[in-house]
Amino acid sequence: MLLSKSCVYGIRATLYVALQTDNRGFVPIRQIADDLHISFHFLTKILQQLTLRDIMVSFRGPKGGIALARPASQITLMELVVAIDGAGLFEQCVLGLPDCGEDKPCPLHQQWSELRNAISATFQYTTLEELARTTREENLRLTET
Amino acid sequence: MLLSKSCVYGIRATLYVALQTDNRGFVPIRQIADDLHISFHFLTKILQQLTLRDIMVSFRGPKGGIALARPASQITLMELVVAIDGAGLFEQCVLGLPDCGEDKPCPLHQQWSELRNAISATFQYTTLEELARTTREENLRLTET
DNA sequence: TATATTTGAGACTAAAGACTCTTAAATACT
DNA sequence: AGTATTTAAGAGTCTTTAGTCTCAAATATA
Repeated sequence: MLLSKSCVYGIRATLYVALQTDNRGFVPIRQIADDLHISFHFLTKILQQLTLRDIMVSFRGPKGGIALARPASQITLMELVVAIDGAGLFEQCVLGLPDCGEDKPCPLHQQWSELRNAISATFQYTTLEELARTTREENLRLTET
Repeated sequence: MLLSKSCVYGIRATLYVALQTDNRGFVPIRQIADDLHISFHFLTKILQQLTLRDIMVSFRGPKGGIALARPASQITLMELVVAIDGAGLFEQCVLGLPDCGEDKPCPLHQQWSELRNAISATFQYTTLEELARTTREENLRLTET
């Protein structure tokens, strides 16, 4: 699969937070987990990776939860993916060969590097704000059903 | 990762076979495994999946081995990937949501479906023959070193 | 201060992916 | 016929990913 499950959960949860209109406060992880049908403890761990990377901030205790560390317009999809899955998708050789590049390419390098650039560009260009906006405007789903 | 290790091994091994100039005979899996530094038994299993799908043919006994079931020009990268990893990469929602499509899209559908189409097109368009040709012409590698 | 609520940290379990090993079946060669 | 060679099949192991559970730390509120 392109993205790990952790990464998908992280993206969905972050988008969920970005969608909260009453952005005064922190969203409890329990609420996110319940609404998105994700294991609470598992999601907690994933979101910790995002707070460690200063993509989100957390707050303990009653009225606690997590929130975006920055405006949604300044958080890119790529940042989320890199924080959870690492930069492999955007950098690595599709055949996993080390030092694959222009000077030492693998047989698939030409084809894959173009696709990889396209993926990188889209993930870098797409912000949480844009995702939240279309999700709200078109009333899109974040869950299975 | 985009492709599983099995899939990468399968692609490299198939390309190795396509590169054999003396195409009269079957290439022993042992030879492929040794040359490409892949576990012999593991590779055997992977190649079995390709013979099951009529992408390759096998032959037991001395002088045995495997060979392409068709001309390299008629074997696409997509076929190899689908045979080993399934069609998920070319069909599935990037967030793993069921029934994600034009009428029931996920928040990332627009972005991902374009990329997915580009990936599909490239993998469908790229044949073993083309890979073998550039590999031969530019003397490209199939191993780590 | 006591209590309920919420994240943090770490150990633990389950499932999937990535190998490993052994034995059987087919085939060529002497 | 007998033997060596090679793929087929399947059980078994190791590693990574995914998910669960328990307890500690922080914080709001009564």
